Formats: sequence, C-alpha cells, structure tokens
Amino acid sequence: MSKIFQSIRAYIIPVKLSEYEVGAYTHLIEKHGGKKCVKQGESTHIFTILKSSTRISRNVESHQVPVIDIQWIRDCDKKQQLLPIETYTIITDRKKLRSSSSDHDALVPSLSLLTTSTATTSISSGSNTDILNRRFKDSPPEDLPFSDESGSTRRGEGENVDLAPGFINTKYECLRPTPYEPKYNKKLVSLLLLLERKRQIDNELKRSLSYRHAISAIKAYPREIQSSKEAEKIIGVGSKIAEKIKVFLHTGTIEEADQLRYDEEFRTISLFNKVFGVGATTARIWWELGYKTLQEVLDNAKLSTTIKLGIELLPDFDQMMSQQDVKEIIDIVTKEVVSINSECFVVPVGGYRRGKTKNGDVDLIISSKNAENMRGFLNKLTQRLIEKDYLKHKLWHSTDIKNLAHAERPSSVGGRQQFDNFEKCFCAFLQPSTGIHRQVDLICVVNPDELATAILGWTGSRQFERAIRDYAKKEKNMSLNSQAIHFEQNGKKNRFVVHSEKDAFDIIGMPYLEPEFRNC
DNA sequence: TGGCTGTACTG
DNA sequence: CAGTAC
DNA sequence: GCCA
DNA sequence: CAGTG
DNA sequence: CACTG
Repeated sequence: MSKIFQSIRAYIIPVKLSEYEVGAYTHLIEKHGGKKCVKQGESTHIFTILKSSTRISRNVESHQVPVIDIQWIRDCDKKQQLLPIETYTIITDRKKLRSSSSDHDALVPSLSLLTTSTATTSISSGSNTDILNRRFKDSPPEDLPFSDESGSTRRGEGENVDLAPGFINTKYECLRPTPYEPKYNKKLVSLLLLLERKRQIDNELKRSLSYRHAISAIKAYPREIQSSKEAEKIIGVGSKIAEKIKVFLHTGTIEEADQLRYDEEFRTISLFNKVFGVGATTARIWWELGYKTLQEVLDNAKLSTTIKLGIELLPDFDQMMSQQDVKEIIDIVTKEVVSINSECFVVPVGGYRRGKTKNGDVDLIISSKNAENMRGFLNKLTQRLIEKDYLKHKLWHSTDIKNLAHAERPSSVGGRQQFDNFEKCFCAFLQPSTGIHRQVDLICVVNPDELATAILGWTGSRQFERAIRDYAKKEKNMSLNSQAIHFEQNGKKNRFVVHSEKDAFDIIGMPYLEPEFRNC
C-alpha cells in the first residue's frame, strides 16, 4: 500500500466501463492511498476512458476539476510512482484556463481574435506552407505518376486478341507479383488511377474498387496491351473499362481522365482529402461551402482538433521521404525501444518494406518474444519520444482495454480473452536532419503469436490485404486479420499457429510473394 | 443480384 | 450510425 | 464497375 | 453527429 | 437531457 494518490479524490465516469472495470480502477486508487467518491462535486480529479471531449462533457457536471485519461492510474500503478499528469489531461480545469487565456473560454471568441491569432503556425519550420494556399483555378495540369510516353507512340488497336503468356489471370491480386511501378502501359495506368480517385472522392466506393482491380491487373501485365479485346480478357477489366482502353489505344488518352488533370473541383477535393481525418465526404462539404484553399478552411471552418492538426501538418506530411529518411527514423526509434528493453525489437513494415523509394509515412511494428516485456510498452516509448522532443503530436491512439483485464487477472473471471489487440499510436515525429514532421505509425504487438500476421497485415499494400483476405475466405474458408488466421469447422473456430510470414502463405495455400511484389 | 478486407476510434 | 484510418 |  | 425516448 | 448507433 503506497501513498502516491494520498491527495486524490477520484470520480470515475462509468460510461463505457463495465462494473468490473470500475471495480478494478477503484481498487487501484485505494491501493495507493487515494479515495474514490461517488459525487463529482467532492472530487479533485475526474477519470474517464472516453476520448471525445464532447462526449466527456456530457458526463461532467462542472469543469471545476481536471478530466484525466484513466490510463494514468494504470501507468502510475505500474511504475509505482506519481507520473506527470499533463500528458493524460484531456480537459484542464477552469483555474488553469483562466490564467492562460481569456475569461469566458466557452463563449465565442471576438472576431478580431479569430482571424489574427489563429496564425499560430508554430508547427511549420522547414515546410512548404505553400500547399495551404494552393489553388487550382487556371493552374497547370497535374502530373501523371507513370508518364513514360514511349510505349504509346504507335496509335491504333493491334490485331492481337490473346493474353500475354505467363500473365497470371486471376481476380486475386495476391496470387501474382505486382511491382510498384508498372513496366508497361504506364500512361494507361496513370489515367485509370485518376478515374479511380474520381470515383473515390465521389463516394462511389464500389466503382472505385473496380478500377483498383483493373489497375492492379494492368500494372502486373507483362507487355503493352495491344487491343481492347485483349484487355477485356483480363479478369477485372470488364466492358466499361475495356471501352476506355479501346479509346486510349486509338487516341492516346482517355478524355474523362485527362479532363480531371485540369479540373479545379477534382483537384481541390483531392487536396482536401489528403488531410489526416478528412475523407471524401468532408472534403466535398468544404468544396461546397466554397473553400478553395486549406488556409481558407483553417481560418473559417469550425474544425475538430484532429483535423486542425491534420491541416497544419499537411505541409510536412505531404513531403515524401527517401529511404534514407525512413532509415533515420527507424534507427532513432529502435535505439529508444532497445534502451527501454533490450529484448524488444522493431520491424519496419508498410511501403518501405515493399521497397517503395518514396514514402509518405513510416510504419513500425514493435514486439518481443516475451509478451511480459510488452505490457504498457507503447506508453513508455511514446513518453520517452516526447521527452526527447521527437514525438510532437499524437494524431490517434488505440486504447487497449484487454490489457487491464490481464493485469488484474487474479480477481477476474477465468475465461477472459487473451490480451490481443495491439496498442497503436499514429503520431507526428520530428525528423532531426530535416526538421520535417513525419507520420510515424507505431504498432505494439504484445503476443508473439500475432507477430507474423501483424507483419503480413501491416506490410500491405491495401489492395494486397483485401485480396489475400478475400482469397482466404472465399477459396479456403479461412479468415485472416492482422492478429491470426482462423479456420471454421462445424461451427468451431480454430486458430492456426503462424510462425512466420511464409508460414501464413503456406497455411492459406498460396505461393509466397516477396514484399516488393505486393504493390497491388 | 449480392458482395466487394477486417477492425477500431470519433463525433 | 457515418465517417475515417490503417 | 465487375464477378460469380 | 443525429436520432430516440 | 442522457444515451445509443
């Protein structure tokens, strides 16, 4: 029995917590000399598992006391000491707000303050704030990603109607190697990518997906396509897309796609859509509200904190990383991980592992052969990275409730789930050499059994993951996610033991594909 | 004509 | 739930 | 939009 | 958030 | 208003 919580009178917001969980937290508080109170009015701190401040506000009577992430209790217990409460504070109390800013915080800020003081562009240092003011009216057309014209110089459809020998014609992209950059049909692929994106921002998800299938197939196709008949034999290319290919073979372009390269609406919505937290719907709403640049959105729209952050970070996040940049970050994180626990290790996944030369983010899996090492690890790690000034913002992080169930097992009922679900944290990481914020996704794999499937799942590509899960389900009656492979047999779920990535391919019964060829 | 990866957080 | 993220 |  | 009771 | 999907 310690005294670290001696001066704490805690109120726990019961929402989203089971009775058992409330009991477990109460136990922790009392174990360290704190008191739990039933009435908020008598408390010095309010604890909650909720993340949304609006949601929290509904459960808080008055903001006289700070609202703290309940995780703090667990972390203090683990470390047996009072941890700095600031990073866990979700809502600061009145007194603190008073001292730092204006009197009535909840009331509307005056007009003058709104436009001028919002220029707290403290984030951008070595970044091109240019992108925030980018607008597309009368601007030069968008570049095509794979625009090597050399293949499409000779116009017109050829005679050849047969598929290229050696091409694996399947609806499952995961069964054939797909390079990141196509060798052939580059311009066609670039144009189809525009159409895919158009369907996507129009929220035509199924159509978008269809283009994705066709694009993957064509990227993997081992020669220039010579006729639309040939194209239509490719599984994933149906009558509509074949028709577009036919036009492309005759004219060297696809009207609808080429137009998009100049289209102000399309390009503006596409840009908005790059912001973390902004999907097709929000992007279009902004467009319909008349915003033409992100700066206008920033100045005038009411934004959640995540999206505001997302916009402010875009000038940095939009700058692609070389493999050297990625290595630098991997080395830093690895060093910190190992110094916390030398048995832990880092596995780079994502596009970097697939050999992409330019990457928009860094995905890192952190694990250990010993599950015990991993309990609460991500919190330790992020805290260190914050202290060392690498980690600047958490864009998103998961809450691992099952970890608690495990930690408190002695008093818990036996049949509790294993502590599966990873802890994840997507953050803005300041790269020292360039001063640019990079999106780093940290994924903590607690259970060693889950490592292989986690690596498989986080290596991607997105399309590869869809295909392999679809294949496992439809063809093998197995279900795959980033934690396990299951096989159903007379209503019983059996979990396979997956020792390695190769093992996973064997279990599913498909040929192994090196990460470089999973760029579907 | 149904289904399109599977799962978790936020508002 | 709809929207978003991986 | 495409496949089964 | 929008919808429900 | 408190809660749910």
